Amino acid sequence: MTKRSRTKLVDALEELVALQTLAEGGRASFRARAFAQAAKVVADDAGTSNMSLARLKALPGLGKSTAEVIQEYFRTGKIARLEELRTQYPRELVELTRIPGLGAKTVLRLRDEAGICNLAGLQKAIREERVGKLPGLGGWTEERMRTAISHIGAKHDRRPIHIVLPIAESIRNELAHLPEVSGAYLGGSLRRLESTIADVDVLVVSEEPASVLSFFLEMPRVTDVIVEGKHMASVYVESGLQVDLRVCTPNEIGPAMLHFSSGRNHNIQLRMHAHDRDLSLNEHSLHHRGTDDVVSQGSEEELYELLGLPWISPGLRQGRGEIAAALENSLPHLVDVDCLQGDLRTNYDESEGVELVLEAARALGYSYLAIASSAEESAAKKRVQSEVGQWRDRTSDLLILHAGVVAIDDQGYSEYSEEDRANYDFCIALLDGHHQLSESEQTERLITAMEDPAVRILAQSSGRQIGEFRGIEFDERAVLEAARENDVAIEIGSELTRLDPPSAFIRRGSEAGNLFVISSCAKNAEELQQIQYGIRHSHRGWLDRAMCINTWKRARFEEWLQAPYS
DNA sequence: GCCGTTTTCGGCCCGACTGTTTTCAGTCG
Repeated sequence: MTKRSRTKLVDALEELVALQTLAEGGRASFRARAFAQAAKVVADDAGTSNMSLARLKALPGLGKSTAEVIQEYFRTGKIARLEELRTQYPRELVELTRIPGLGAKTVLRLRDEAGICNLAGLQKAIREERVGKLPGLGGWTEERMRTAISHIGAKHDRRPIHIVLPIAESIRNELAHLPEVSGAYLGGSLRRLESTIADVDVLVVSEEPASVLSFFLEMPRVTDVIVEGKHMASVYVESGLQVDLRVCTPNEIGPAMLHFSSGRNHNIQLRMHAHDRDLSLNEHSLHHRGTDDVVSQGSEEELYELLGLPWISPGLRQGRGEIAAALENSLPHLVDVDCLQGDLRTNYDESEGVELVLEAARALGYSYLAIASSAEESAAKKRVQSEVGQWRDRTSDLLILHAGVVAIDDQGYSEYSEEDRANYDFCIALLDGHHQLSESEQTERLITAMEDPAVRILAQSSGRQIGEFRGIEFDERAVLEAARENDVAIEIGSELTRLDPPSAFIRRGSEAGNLFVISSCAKNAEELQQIQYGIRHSHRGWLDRAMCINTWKRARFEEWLQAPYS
């Protein structure tokens, strides 16, 4: 089943959420929530298209009904329940719920009391000042409504992380430098390092919220104010990106970071878990249920500990089984920057020279480092080879290697000479282009690439570019199996434009016992730091450090590198 | 609709902000 149809299924499930909410008159619908969860599971996991009913039901958040809906879609291309609801609620009416601030209840009232069933009708009613006359809607002034309509879809639009992160960092920085601010942090999906971001959450520690909020609202980049309270405000900045700011006291920052960094389902499950212990958790404190007796306003670590859990990395906080795993002590031992022993895909800026990269590697505590060159660029290749040769002889604390990056063709082969092969310490097969191939052709192509004995790492295995290209389709199970058979490690790249492979693939590989490597993909000394993104991305894939080859000590890594391919 | 080492039935996180509500409903995250 193709990725295209998977995307369509996600769209269908999300439409089902909106329709189900309308059908239940806008009441908090547990059914709608279940469909929303199913949409997330399908969006995250390419494997859902060819899973049996039993395997689908076993996924956290999917049950009998949603599993059957997914199977029905993949079998027939349709969902009967969806077709049925569509006849009751036309698409144009559902579209109105995409206006920020307009929910199911209000949309139904507009239809029933003012005969408004689409955007044009709503705009006409606003012009004729009919909306404000409806009881309870008086405050929806023409101006407010117009602003909301101009941001239609902002509730659901997601932008690539590499576009959002610099904007968010810049806002965070400005706030951090205010004298009345003692700390400023990014939370939300940015802290979880999701590949696409719907809105930015900034948390600031200050005893003077009014002053901080007024500075925030006056920032030149702010185009519209959505809400403005005593301790929080939401605004739109350039290109319609929504930014939420919350100001909390030093006491509240722990619970607030926990709340605003975790996915919705993690929060729900964590709070239900607190209930079992007669405790209640919110963004201000952990307290005894039904009272104001505060148990803790400490750090995230302390809050988890008081709930009988280890600290859970934000990347894991998605409500995908992490709390159950924490309770049975089976969470992966995640990678952190301190446990990395080397970086296996780096490069250097010709004007800076190799030395700066070696310095950066030492500063990170590495004991091995591979500098890569592309087999197709012969000048660069010769230059790297000569530099690596010189430095290798003079350096004993750092093992310096020359990695050959070989782009694979549509069949999975790469052209490089026998001389190259002898000069490289190992090869990294890099997937690039040839997006038009079928799923089975891509699968064959990847497997062929890994069968080359010189290839020890597979990089950019999906070829995705976030926001641009979704990635190729291939049989994940077959590719992971071939990687294990050929003793090839799968690279987790750190470039924010790619974050390749997607986390669901990493998790499947982790469960299957595959080896991975986290690489910075640095083009100069400074970019060695960006490996932090690869590390955080690996958390989303539940990667255990034992399966990440560049956490291995130098001797063990060398042994793996020299292991004859059999 | 999902879920369960107290439960296969009866629960289901919790709070901020907005509007015009004099005590609460709707929306959002």
